[in-house]
Amino acid sequence: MVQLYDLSPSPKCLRYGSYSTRFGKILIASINEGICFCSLQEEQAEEQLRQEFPKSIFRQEKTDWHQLAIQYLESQSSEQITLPVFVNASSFQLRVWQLLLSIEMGQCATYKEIAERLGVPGASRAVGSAIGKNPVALFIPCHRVVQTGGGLGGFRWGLEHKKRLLAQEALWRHALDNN
DNA sequence: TCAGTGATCCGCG
DNA sequence: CGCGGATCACTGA
Repeated sequence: MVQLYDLSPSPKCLRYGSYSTRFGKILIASINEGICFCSLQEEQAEEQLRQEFPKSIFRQEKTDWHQLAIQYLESQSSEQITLPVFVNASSFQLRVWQLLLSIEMGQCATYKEIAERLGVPGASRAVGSAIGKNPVALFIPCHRVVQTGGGLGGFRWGLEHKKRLLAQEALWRHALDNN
C-alpha cells in the first residue's frame, strides 16, 4: 500500500531515473525518505520535475526507493509492499488523494462521487483541480476518475495515457477475476 | 481580500 | 449536441 506523508519544506536534492514497467516508461524521483514524483511523459518528464520542485537540485541516479516503487507497480498483490510517498498538499488535496488510494485496479469513480464521499457534494469541480495536481502518477491512481456522463475527463500526464491505462487495467482485472 | 480559473455537473433549447 | 449557471478550492495580485 501507498502511505502518504507531508513533504515540507521543499527538498534540497532529488534523485531520479527512468524505468520501463508494465505501465510503460516512467520517471520516478525520490528523496531520502521515499518517492515524491512520477511522470508518464518521458519527453517532458524532466521539465515537469523542475517545475514541481523549482528550488531543488537534481541528480540522475537510481535509488532503492525507485526499486521498491517498481516492485510495487509490478506486483499483483501490492498490499504487501508499503511504499512511502511524500507530497506537498493542502488539506483538501490530501483528503482527495487519500480517497483515490482506495480505488482498486480496474475500478473507476467519478469526480462527483469523490466529492460526495468527502461530504462536499457540490465540489466536483474542485475535486477535478485537486486531482489534476497529483504529483505521483500511478501511485495515486488519478487515472481512475472519470466524468459522470461517461467522458474521460482530463489527465495531467496526457489523455492518451489515461485511455491506455484504463483499458489495460480493465483487461488485467478481468484476468484476475478468472482465477 | 477578491476576481479569475479549472481534469465538473445539470438543465434547457 | 452547445450553452449558461451553480459551485468550491486554489492562486496571484
